[in-house]
Amino acid sequence: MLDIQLLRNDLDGVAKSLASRGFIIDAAAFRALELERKTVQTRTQELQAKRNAISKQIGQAKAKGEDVSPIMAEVANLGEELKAAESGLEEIQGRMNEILLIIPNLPHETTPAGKSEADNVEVRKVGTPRIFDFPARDHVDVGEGLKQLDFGTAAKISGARFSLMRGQLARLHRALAQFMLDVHTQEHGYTEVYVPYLVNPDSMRGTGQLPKFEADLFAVQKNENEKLYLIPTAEVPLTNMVRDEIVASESLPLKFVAHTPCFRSEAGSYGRDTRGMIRQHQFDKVELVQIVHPSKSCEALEELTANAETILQKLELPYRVMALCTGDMGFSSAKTYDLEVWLPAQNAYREISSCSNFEAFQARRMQARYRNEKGKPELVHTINGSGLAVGRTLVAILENCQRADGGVDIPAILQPYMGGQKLIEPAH
RNA sequence: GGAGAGGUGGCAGAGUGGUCGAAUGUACCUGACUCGAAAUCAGGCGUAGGUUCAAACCUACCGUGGGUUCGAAUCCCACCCUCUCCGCCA
Repeated sequence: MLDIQLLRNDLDGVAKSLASRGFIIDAAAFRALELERKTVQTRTQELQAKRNAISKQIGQAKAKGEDVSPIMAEVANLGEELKAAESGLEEIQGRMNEILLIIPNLPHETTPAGKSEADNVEVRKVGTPRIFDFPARDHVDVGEGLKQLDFGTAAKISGARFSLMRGQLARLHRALAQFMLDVHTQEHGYTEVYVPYLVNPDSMRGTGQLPKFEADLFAVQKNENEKLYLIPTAEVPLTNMVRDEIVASESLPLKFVAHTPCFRSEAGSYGRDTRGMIRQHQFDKVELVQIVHPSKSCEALEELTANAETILQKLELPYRVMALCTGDMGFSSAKTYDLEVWLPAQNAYREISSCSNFEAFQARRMQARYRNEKGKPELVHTINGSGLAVGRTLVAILENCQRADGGVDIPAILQPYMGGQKLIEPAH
C-alpha cells in the first residue's frame, strides 16, 4: 500500500511512476473522491464535536440538578444528520481503501524501465554451462527413466500439476531442503522458523496477495463465515510475524528462514510449462525474509540475493542474476532480482528464485513498525527471496548432473545429506 | 465438543452510563540535587486522522463488529482470542 499522503501531495508524480510499470491510475477519479472525503470528514467531525459539547453540558447540568429538557431539545435533530454523515464518511473511506489496496508499489529508482520480460537486465552470470557429449534429456525423461518421478500416479491421486517422487529422488529432494536450511542458518545468520501453512485473510492482505490475486490462491472454508488460505510462499507467514507489531530497533534486522510447501492455483497459466515439475500446484521452497530498518533495505536486498546465490554456487549450478524491469515486477515489489538457473534441455536460464525489496509497501499494510531514534513508531522495510525453490533446484540437478547411462551424479555438497552416496544409479 | 474466567496505554493494574484518552504503580525522557551515580523531588511521556503557514484546535480508538442512549471502557447482542477444568485426539 502506498502512503495516502504521497497520493494527496504528489498524485502526478505517483501516476507517472506507476505508469512505468503499466498501471494507470485514474487521477481525476481519485481527486474527486479525495475532495469528497475532505468535505464529508470535516462536516462529520464538526457534528461530532457539537454533539460531544452538548452531551457534556447535559452531564454538568444533571450533576447540578438543573432541568435538562431545553438542552435535550437542542440535540434532538442532530442525531439523524450525524448518523448520515458518519455512514457517508465510512462509505467514502471504504472506497478509498479499495483503491489503495489494488495500487501496486512504486518502482525503486534503480529498477530498470521496461515493458516486459524482454527488458530485464542481466546483472551477472556465474558458472559455465556444461558441454554434453550426448543429447541432454529433460528432467522428466531423466526422472521417469530412473522410475523415481511419477506424474501419472500424482495425477490419479490429485490431478494435473502435481508430482510424486520415490526412493532416492524423494530423498534428494529432502536433502536439498535440509542443505539449504543449514546454509542459511549456520552461515547467513537466519533463524529457522516453522510456520502455519494455512493463513487468514489479514495475512494475505498484509503481504499483498489479497485482494487482487485471490484467483491465484487455494482456500479452504474454516467454517460458514471464515476462510483460510494455503500459503503460496512462506513469505506470507514469515513476513506477517511482525504484523501489528512495534519491534525494538536494536532487534533489527530480523532474519527468518522457513522450509514449507507452497500452493498456487496457477490460474491463467494453463498453456505454460505443462510438462514436468516446473510449474506445480504444490512445491517446496526454502524462503528467506528480512525485516529491516528503512535505511538498510537496499543493502539487505543485495545480501539476501547473495545468500540465495550461495546455494547455487555450492551446488555448482550455472546461473545468472536478472534485475527485473518496471513492467515485469511483482505487485508489491520496488526492486526485484530473479536468479535463473541453467537448464540444458531447455537451452535456457529459468527462474529459480525471486528476491525483492518491498520497502514500506507491505509494512504499511501490516502496520509493522519499529521505534526510531526519537522513539516514534515508523514503518519497517521488508525483503524476501527464495533460497531456493526446492523442486526447481531438483529439476536443475537432474538436467545438469545427468549421465549418459541415465544415472545422476549427486553434487558433492549434498553427498553427506545422502548418506555419502555419490550418484543415483540408473534403473535396470 | 462441553463448563467457567478473562481481554484496558511498553508492562502491571484501577475504572460498571456524564469533562475518562482513561487513576495509580512501573519503565522511559528532561530538569533539580550530586564530583559522578543511586535514592529523592519536579515536569513530560499512546496511536491514527482532519483543519492549518504555524501555533492551536478538533475527531476517532479501552479484543472485533453491531445495537441502546443526548452521552458507552462501562449496558445489550454476535464473533475472535487467551487461560483453567472435562471430553476427544496425532
